[in-house]
Parts: sequence; C-alpha cells; structure tokens
Amino acid sequence: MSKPRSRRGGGRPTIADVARKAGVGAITVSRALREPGRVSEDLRRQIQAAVAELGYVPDPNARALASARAEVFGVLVPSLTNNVFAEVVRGIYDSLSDSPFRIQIGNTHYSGLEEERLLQVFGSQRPAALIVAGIDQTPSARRLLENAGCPVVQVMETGPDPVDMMVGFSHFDGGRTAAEHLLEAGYRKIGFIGARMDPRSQRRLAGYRAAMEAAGLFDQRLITTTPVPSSVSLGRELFRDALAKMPTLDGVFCNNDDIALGVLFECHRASIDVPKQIGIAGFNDLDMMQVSFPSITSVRTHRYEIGTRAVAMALAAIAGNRPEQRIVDLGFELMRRESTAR
Amino acid sequence: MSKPRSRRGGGRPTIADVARKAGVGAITVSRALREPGRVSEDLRRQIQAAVAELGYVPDPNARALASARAEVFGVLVPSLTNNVFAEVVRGIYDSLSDSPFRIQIGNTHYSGLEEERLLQVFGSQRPAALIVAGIDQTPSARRLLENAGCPVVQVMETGPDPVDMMVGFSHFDGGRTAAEHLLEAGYRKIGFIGARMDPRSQRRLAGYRAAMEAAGLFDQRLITTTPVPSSVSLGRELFRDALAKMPTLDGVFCNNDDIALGVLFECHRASIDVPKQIGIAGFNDLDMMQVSFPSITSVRTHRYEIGTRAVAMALAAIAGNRPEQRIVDLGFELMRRESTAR
DNA sequence: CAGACAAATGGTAGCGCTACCATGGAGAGC
DNA sequence: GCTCTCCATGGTAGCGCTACCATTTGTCTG
Repeated sequence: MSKPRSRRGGGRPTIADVARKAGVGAITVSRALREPGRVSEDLRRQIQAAVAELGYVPDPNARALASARAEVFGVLVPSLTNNVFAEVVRGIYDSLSDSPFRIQIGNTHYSGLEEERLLQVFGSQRPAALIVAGIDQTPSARRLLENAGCPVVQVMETGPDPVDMMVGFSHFDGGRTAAEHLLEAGYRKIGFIGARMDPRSQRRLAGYRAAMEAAGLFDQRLITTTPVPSSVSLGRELFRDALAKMPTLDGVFCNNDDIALGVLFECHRASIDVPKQIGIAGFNDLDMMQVSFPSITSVRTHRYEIGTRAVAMALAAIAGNRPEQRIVDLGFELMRRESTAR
Repeated sequence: MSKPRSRRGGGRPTIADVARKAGVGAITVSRALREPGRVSEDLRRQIQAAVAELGYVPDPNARALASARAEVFGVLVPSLTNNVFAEVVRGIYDSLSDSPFRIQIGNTHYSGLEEERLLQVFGSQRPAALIVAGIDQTPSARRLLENAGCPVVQVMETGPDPVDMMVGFSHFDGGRTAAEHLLEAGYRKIGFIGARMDPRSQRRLAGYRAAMEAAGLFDQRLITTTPVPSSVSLGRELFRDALAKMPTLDGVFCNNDDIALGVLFECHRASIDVPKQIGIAGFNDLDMMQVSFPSITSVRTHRYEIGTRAVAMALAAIAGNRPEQRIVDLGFELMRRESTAR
C-alpha cells in the first residue's frame, strides 16, 4: 500500500501514465499507437503529445505477452561471417529497419541439431515470421517450422516442397552453368574444388558433374573437397592437392569465390598462366572477383535481394495477403571474365 | 466462464501445467528452472520429468515482464557485412550460445542518429547487457548508455573515458606501427589510402601521420580518402587516384585489407613490382593477406577475442563481480610479409 | 527442550499490455 | 418518432511468469 505504483518497473512511463496525461483510457492509447485510423484525430494528437512529453516507449515484452505474438522475425543462418549469409541478413535488416519488427538471428553452425534447438528457442517467443537458410531441415526441424504458427520463408535455394514460402535459386543449375562455360571455353580436365561441402555446395557439385558427364569428361579424380570451413588459404591448399592428384588439370570450378581466389594466388605463385594454362571459375561473385588480376569468372547470386524478398513475402503473409507465388526463383548470372577467356 | 484456460495462448504448456503435473506450486517450477540449487533433488527430478513430458519451454516475454529484466544482450555494430564486425559478433554468439541469453543485433550503418534510435529501442527491452562498437557515441547516446541500468561494454577500441567497460586496442598505435614499419623498410613516399573514414580509420590515419611527421616526410598530398564504403574495387580506384596525384609514391598504408588487396591487384595489372616499386601494408589481417602473391603485410587485430572478452566481462558484471580492470587492451600484431620486404 | 534460524515450499499480487465485450451517441432508414 | 446500425471509446480480465512475503518443516544452539 505504501508504494502502489512502479514497485518493480524501472520507473519508466507506462501506457497508463500516457493515458492519464492525455485524459483517455489506456486502450485508446494502445489503439492510437497500433491502429491510428481507429482513433479520432483529436485524441490521436493529444496522445502523441503525451507520448512525446513522457518519452514513452512501449514494452515489447508486455506487448508480446498480451497479444500472444512477438514483433520479432526469427532468422536462422549457418554462419555469421560467411559473406554470403551476411548479405542476406543485411537485406533482411534493411527491409525491416522502418518496421516495428525486431530481428533475432540464430547461428546454426551448419548443424541440423543446432537448428532444431534454435527453432525450439525461437518458437517459444511466438515470432511474427521465421526465415531459415536452406531446405534441408531435419524432419523434426521441419515439423517445428510447420507448427510455428507464423509465415516461414526458406531462403538461399529453391526446391519442390516448401514448408511455406521460398526464395532462392538453383545451385545445381548454377554449378552446371559454370561447368558448361568452362567446357565451351575449351577446357577439358576441369576440376571441382570445394570446402565446407554443405547441401548447397553438394548441389553445385552435382550440377558440375552433370555437365561433365554430358560431355563425357567426368572423372572422380577431378573432385577435391573437404568439410573444413572455406577460406582463401584453404583454396590454395586444395588446389595444390588437386594438381598433385591430377597434374594435367586445365580448369577448376570452385565451390565459392574465396576458394577461387586462393587458386588464383597459387597460380601466381607457381607461375601458372591464368587463363592459358588453367581456367578458373568461382561462385557468388564477390566484389573482388571483378578486380582481381586476372578478373575471375563467377556465378553472380542475388543475396541481398533474397533477404529483401523474403521479408516482403513474410510481411505480405502477416498482413493477410499471402503471395500466390510461393516459390520465388531469383536466378543467377554467369559473369564471364578474364580467368576463363582462353 | 466457458473456456477458462488458454483462451489466447496457442495451447502451449505453461508453468502451471508443469506444476500440476509435478504436483508442486508454480513458483517451485520456476525456481527449479532458474536456481536448481534451491529446490530439493526429489522435486527437481519430478519437475524435470514433467517439463520433458510436456515439452515445456518458458516464455521469455512473460519472464521479462515479470522480472523487469530480459535475458537479452543488445549488440550495436555499424555494419553487418564488414568482416571485422562479423568476427566480433561471431565471438559474442559463440560465447553466449550455451547461456540463456539471446542476442539482439542492431545495425547503425555508421550513423550516430541511428545508434541513438536503436539504443532507445533496445532500452525499452531492459536488456541484460549492452555491447556497442566504438567510443564516439553522441552525447545523448552516451546518456542512454549510462542510464541503461545494465553493464555496457564498448568494443573495438580503447579510450580514456569508458561508459562502463571497454575492450579493444589503439587504432592510433596500429596506424603508427604500420607506417613506422614501412619507413624502416626504406619506403619514403608512403601514401595513406582509406575508404569509409569512420572514427577508427581516422585514428589510424592520425597514427600514420604522427609517424610520417616524426620522420619529416609528411605531405598532405599523400593522403587519399573517401567516405564511400570500403571494397576491393574501391581500393584499386583510390590507388589509381593516389598515383595520379603523386606519381613518385613508393608505398601505401591502407585503411584496411580490402583496400590493400585492391591496390595489389592494380599493381599486378599495371606491372608495378611489389614490394620493389611499391610497398603495401593493410589493416586487420584477413586470412587472404597471408595467401596473396605477394603476401601482404598487415596489422593483425583480435576481433573474435574482442567479442568473447566483452561477453565475459558483461557476464561477470551481471553476476555481481565487475572486473576491476574496466579497460582491456587486446593490442595488435604487425604481420611482416612479402609486400613490404624490399 | 524452548527458541532461534535456516531451508524448502507455496500463495498472492502484480509486471505492462491487449483481446474481448460493453457502452453511449451519431446517423440511417422506415 | 423509433429502431437499427456503425463508430469511437472504455472497463475488465487476463497473457505467463516471478518478486515478495508467508508458512511449514527440520536443525541447531544454549
């Protein structure tokens, strides 16, 4: 009885304070903030003034509790430092920066189990939407997604069986396109070099293989992979391994651009002429690919757009008009450059 | 009266369900989950069983509301894609992955105003701790940090006047060390090339300038900078500008490694011998610096450790034993490589 | 063996907000 | 004039959890 108010709260103004100051009911303040159209202009102005004067900021936790829905987008990616996912995440952030939605990122470390665990944690918050990288969820992760009770967007690649919605492109086609390009350019002994062979890399490899088999040039010994995380220095090492295994190699399609750059550097170091002796193609088309000497052919992917598009679809679904096109293929673009211009 | 329970909640089990099943009070369940030591082993086991059977996951929103404290670390960085911050964030994630704390990242886009806005938003959630990049907060952002009511760690650099705690290193010293190294190696006309000249880059520039002035070799025309975001291709362009302005340039200290790589590529392209004609030094020591041909001298910074250390300090402060050393200087290391070995 | 005290457990009352259902008054239709 | 709708607003009752204060039991002290 002694301290009827703000016993535990840090003394921050609450919606009741605003209501009192504006001379209206708390619920009207709540409405004025969330659905301004439903409150008369007079009151809306008074309320805005009271909010500004008190410096009132709604408590998202109380909001989430009362409405059984948090204004949070859950985002699950396998890596925080891999530029590819960083770009997707940046697209998500930029698209959401002016909305009331917060973002919660989970790092799965390329682990299905970790993904399940994070999905469990995220689910407990009743997020407004979930964006997850990849389409290879474990059965139980998939069940969690299906029962999340919110829009779900799988990003980075497309596939036949979306949980809900999808934005990405075909890694298989990307891999095949790169390999076909190398073949057209006249290379014959084209190796595949890949680190951190996640499911997307596996599909790029499958695409490469399809192209090589179609040309009657496939050979298991052309493939050099490792589960170790990708890096430029690893690219160099893998290339040396590949060359040791198959000295007549005349081209390489790399899993990603870091690897490709490592290959290029090793060629410099070993005085291997690119593109005359060896042709190099990468994947993702990082900025540096066009600047390197020689510039490196790469498959450009639209990572930032994947992020923005995923958010747009989720937002539409939240608003009630789920896009009729549930699978969006953003494609890719082969950037032909000096490294494959024989 | 018709539906006394779970009117709004999605039917998820609540703490009351667990309590009923375990035959105990709700508060005991709460305690068993948060402070197991305070509950007898018998009950703890029963409760654990009930939790497992029901698949109960505590609602973090209700928790935050009731305890006036969310189990959230707020993290503010200027960029999501810049590898430097991505590494720090990765350190933070890894250190927190086994804790109950969630992470909320804000992207300030190098804007003080945006930082203020995000601090406002984060503050409304009563985070358990705040980690912010840099020491150049606006006065009002600083006030928000001081009144946040939780541990605050400023990361990336050290300075004289922490809001609370600090982990980083001296960018000024880093810049000076790199410049001094170039001088010792015999370079004289050493340019400074920098993109996105944020406060940390400014201090590196100041360090470079101090070294050059001490040697009596400073010249304003040696400096080429731009506020444009950094990239490898920009490094190439800036280097061409620098060379046009000062054709007798015989060395460059680059703001960061992306720029340095761009410079190296341009040297390849223009048949400028590195390190004979031009010496190159970068900053941060990304993996590729040691692989490039020639390998590039760079100032290695401990970004991942900055993240882990910041979390450790915040966690200690939350636990009540604030570290006596409030400013932690993790230093840096000059990696001498071929690009400056004249 | 009373009294003090700690340890283990539970009841009650909110945290700040919104869903749900009233309420009152303005306008529409007969 | 009267009912009927619709709109703007408000009251009440929680959302799921924990802080605070009992209450009970067991254990130690003198």
